[in-house]
Amino acid sequence: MTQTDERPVVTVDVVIFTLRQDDLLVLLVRRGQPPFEGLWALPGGFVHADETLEAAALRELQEETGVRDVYLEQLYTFGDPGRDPRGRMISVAYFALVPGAEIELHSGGNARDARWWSVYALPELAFDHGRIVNYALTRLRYKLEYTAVGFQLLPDEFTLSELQRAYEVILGEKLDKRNFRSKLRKAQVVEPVHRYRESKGRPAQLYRFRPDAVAETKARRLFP
Amino acid sequence: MTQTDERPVVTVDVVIFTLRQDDLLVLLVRRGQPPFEGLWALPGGFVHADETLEAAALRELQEETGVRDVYLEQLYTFGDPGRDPRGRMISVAYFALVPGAEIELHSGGNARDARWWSVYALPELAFDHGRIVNYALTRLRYKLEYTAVGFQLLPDEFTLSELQRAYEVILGEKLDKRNFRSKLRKAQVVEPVHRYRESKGRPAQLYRFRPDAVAETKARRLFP
DNA sequence: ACAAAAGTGTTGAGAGTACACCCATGC
DNA sequence: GCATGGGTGTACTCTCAACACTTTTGT
Repeated sequence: MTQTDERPVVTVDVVIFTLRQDDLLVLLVRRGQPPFEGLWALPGGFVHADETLEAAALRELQEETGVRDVYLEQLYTFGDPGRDPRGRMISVAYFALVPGAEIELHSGGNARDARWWSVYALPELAFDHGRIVNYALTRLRYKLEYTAVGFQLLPDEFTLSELQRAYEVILGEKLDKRNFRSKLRKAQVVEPVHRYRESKGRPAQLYRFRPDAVAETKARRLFP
Repeated sequence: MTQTDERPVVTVDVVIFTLRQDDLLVLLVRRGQPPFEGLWALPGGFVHADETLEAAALRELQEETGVRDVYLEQLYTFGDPGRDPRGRMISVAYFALVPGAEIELHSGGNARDARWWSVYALPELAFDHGRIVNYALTRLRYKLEYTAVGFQLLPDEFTLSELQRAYEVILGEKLDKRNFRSKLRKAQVVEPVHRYRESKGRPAQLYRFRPDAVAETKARRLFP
């Protein structure tokens, strides 16, 4: 009940993932002021007095991308002293998955740049944001293994090849087409919609995610 | 860069688990002041200006139990406005696992009560601490399934029956002895130490955790 | 001898993994 | 007719889950 004056500043930072052209992208904004002026950083800002942490993260997300109704999950809270040279800053990090459709970026009130970067070719990041992005990527890959969270990165309708490519891009490895499809069938997480996507070659059946599908797989237990 | 005056207060709260007599226990302290005077709450307190969040959690843990070198993991950050009637409070929750040995509790400077409670028979808790304990229990059960974290709750040497009972208490279900042991053998996470525990019936071989053992099992992927 | 807890294997079912060819369309 | 991507099944291995009796000690 002491130290009324040593209150740290609390912010939210959001790692926003999307897919585009067989690549996994993260949204970064270029800082217009010191410290780290000119470097790229995660979108984020202060938590308002009357909003929940999640609401603050959603607000940041919407200010940058305009999207609503996206997958958003609290990631971790970073609060080492010295992570911001201006003073004690505690950042509650979230990660968000937005569908791969073309999102037009809102450049924000203070006219800063915002653009997508491949997670596999990031620039130098301000603060400890590089560490935050790495942690978010680890968590995304991990969740992908036992939940159906990957669908959050795809549009409402998609082909099985698109879905498989999404998984391959995120996991960074090749998957077998027949095994992928047979597992999908068994899990009953997608259903065909009676339309086709035409491109080169044979047209592909379009599918959608079944919202009533069980979204979690049990982990294999270390002990029975 | 505005609202210098609206800074929330940041605290850490620690859910400290231990095992005793075939029960899973949580450490709670009785509040001596309003709000929620007389109710039980998680041990916790302010984050000092120069310490990391984890250091603050370790400090609280040590003040209450005297233990060091325990398993500690950040759980989640709770920050809804209104979770504390005194004002905006943001709590970074941690959970800790301490071995089941007899820990003598330090009653703390302000002479408040501290005692262990069964997670299966908790009293009414102050603030949103009931929710935090539930979340910690979910996480503990979950981690138990794919890591070797359960050993953190046992003394250095233990019998296989004790280990199995620990798992049963935490998971809230019976396990098959032969399957449990054969999976342990395959995972190579324990090794016998050449001593026995004598009690009623046949003496039991004592084991210890192998520190070089791989502590994680892969989750079964939803997709191949 | 008996009570109490420790210790020990096998079998059937389901899931994971590796692997190669035909199909429908546009040009 | 050929290039392009879409679509399909089988065999082997490994893990999971169910299940009951013998061993060692103290009294």
